[in-house]
Amino acid sequence: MKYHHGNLKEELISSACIVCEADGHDRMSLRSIAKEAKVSQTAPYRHFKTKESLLAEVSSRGFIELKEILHNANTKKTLSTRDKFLEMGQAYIEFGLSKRNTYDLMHSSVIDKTQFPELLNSAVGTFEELVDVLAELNPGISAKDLDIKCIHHWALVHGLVGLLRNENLDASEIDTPAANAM
Amino acid sequence: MKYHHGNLKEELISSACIVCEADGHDRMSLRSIAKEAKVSQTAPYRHFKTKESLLAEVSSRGFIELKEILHNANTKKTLSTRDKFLEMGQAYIEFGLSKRNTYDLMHSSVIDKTQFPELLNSAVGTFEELVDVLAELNPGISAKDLDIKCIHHWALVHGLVGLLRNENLDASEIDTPAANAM
DNA sequence: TAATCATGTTAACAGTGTCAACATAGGATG
DNA sequence: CATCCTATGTTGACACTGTTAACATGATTA
Repeated sequence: MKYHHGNLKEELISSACIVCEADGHDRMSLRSIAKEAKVSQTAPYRHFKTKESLLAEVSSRGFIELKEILHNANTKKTLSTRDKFLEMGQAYIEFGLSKRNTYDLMHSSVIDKTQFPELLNSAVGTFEELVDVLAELNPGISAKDLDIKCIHHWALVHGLVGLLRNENLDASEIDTPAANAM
Repeated sequence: MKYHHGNLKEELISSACIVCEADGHDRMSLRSIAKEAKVSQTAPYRHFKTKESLLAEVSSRGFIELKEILHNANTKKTLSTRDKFLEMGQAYIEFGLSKRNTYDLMHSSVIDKTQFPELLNSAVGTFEELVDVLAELNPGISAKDLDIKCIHHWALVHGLVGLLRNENLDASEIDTPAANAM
């Protein structure tokens, strides 16, 4: 049994990702994930200044994963630009429904994004995936109007995720109108 | 000094509303608001089964207040239906920006709305305020398409609130495009 | 080899939600 | 009016939390 773990930071993060998605970020304790890593309850403080900063890391990884998912949808070669865009919307919603607790953390107010530049970066990066398609779909649009359009569509899928959870709607029911709103 | 408070439940709720908006729901402790009411730390348990259920009450009042605000915007007699609708959007955004922490609680995942029917009712009631205008604005629309439209617009303002906080955008900048998206 | 420094541990603190056991008072019932 | 019941309060305790300070260990480097 060696005194130094060797890879503790990474293990804590990935463990936190799992626990967070399983139990929800508000039920996750630093101590429990320290125990899971077979390490004392204060060991995490060598790698994270506070619990919030570990959660920020988890959130950041969520955004990175979501960005990849969106990017994959946006690079399906056989599809038209418009269909790629719709695919992205679908992918976003699927992420919001399947990675529910992580998604909640990403949109939670417990983490002040302005205090975690890396997290802010990941979030912005994800958003830019959307900017890219919409720019392609609306050639010649002004930067400002493009921003508005992005906000509009991002807000829409975000709203859909929220409602698809609570009401027992079928995602396919609202596919078409959502597309038409474009 | 009388043993029984007389109006504790109500005082706890309104105190919780204030503390929640001032500090954020995650920094609010049952004990502190009990102390503020000059009552022992376990007294709240005579009125609320759990802390979550007190927060549910706070959230519920938030929705009720928001509903009233929207309703006021929707009953400005001098305005056209369309202008009333725009006024509602503006009012929603103002609420989201000014009652920031309460707004966050209302959209937080720490409260499971399905476990608090009263809260669910308030939330649905608020949403229906939006349904009403949009129905008036789109005569003959099918119930389903109306639902979609509502989700769409609700999601939009919700998204705007989120972005107006983080970026230093001016709300007036996005007024017009938002209106055009209708 | 010796010193430094990142990374672990243990012990402790103040704070949390919550429960069980007990106290009180005010209204209902005889 | 006297008595009991019940709603509402209190005290004390438990297990848990995030976090800090003080100390231990072992790898890197001078």
